[in-house]
Amino acid sequence: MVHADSQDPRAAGHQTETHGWDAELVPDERGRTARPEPDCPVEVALAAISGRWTTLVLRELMHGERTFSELRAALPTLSAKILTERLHELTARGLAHREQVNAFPPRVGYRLTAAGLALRPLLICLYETGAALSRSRAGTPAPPR
Amino acid sequence: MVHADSQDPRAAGHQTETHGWDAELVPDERGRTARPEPDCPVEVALAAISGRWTTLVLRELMHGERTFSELRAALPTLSAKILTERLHELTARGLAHREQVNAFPPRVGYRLTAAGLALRPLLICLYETGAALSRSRAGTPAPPR
DNA sequence: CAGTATCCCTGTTGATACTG
DNA sequence: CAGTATCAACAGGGATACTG
Repeated sequence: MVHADSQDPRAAGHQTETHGWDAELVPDERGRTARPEPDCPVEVALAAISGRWTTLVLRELMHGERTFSELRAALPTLSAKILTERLHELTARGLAHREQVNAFPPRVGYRLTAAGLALRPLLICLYETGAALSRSRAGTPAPPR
Repeated sequence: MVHADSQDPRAAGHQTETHGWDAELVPDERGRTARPEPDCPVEVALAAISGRWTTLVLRELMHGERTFSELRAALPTLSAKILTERLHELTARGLAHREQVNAFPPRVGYRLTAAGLALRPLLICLYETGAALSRSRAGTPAPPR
């Protein structure tokens, strides 16, 4: 899907020496920011997956609806505080939806909304890119700081 | 490109109700982590673009080689300290390369390596995903915290 | 079960000033 | 030009304990 494993920089294709904007990388005005503006699409996407554990919670929810304790079981070392925080963020951003189940014992289910499912290609792209980086330098020099 | 506008979650397609792993989302063992492991491909990719300003510095370098002051001019509100820090991180990770130019005045140029150019599809994916999110909820509820 | 409430600690950022 | 040094301020994360 993604051409990330070419060895020759030039063969990778897209680098230009012009000082103009690259239409594929920066298709419109919102991408030409001189600062990290919250409404830049890149910042919007980063905000959606920001925070430790968020991508893992998203991965779990990509598989279908999950209850609070199913999520805790899948991610045992994630504290209740942070899980709650992440689920609140996701619901506040309209990426997930909370559903009360009136049963005994009472349960709460979380499922992704259509907008949340839109993050799926991004997670796949992150995985592919990370795998390509690991391949291109099997021994990473060092984790900075 | 991204199917984010379907109203029915079921119709959006990929969500399965199985508790097994999704081969497209989690192709191999490294993606089945129960914690944010540094060697999970997703974490590797996130680490590569982590830090405020990093995606903007990458955007500039995607256009070709840039000197320290060209970068400062393109991103005027980015302090020298942080720019230096970002450039060090990128070079330490093998994503960028530093080149001394013996001239007068002496200059230093930075350009992306092949590994750095491999981040291009990710930046594009971030942009597209963010744009799709902005479209699907024109008025984002609220920036959490 | 599904959360809240505190406290503390650490990393990251940014402003400012200085240097080879 | 291309950085480094220092410091102050803050936000995020985790441990622990408690609740409707």
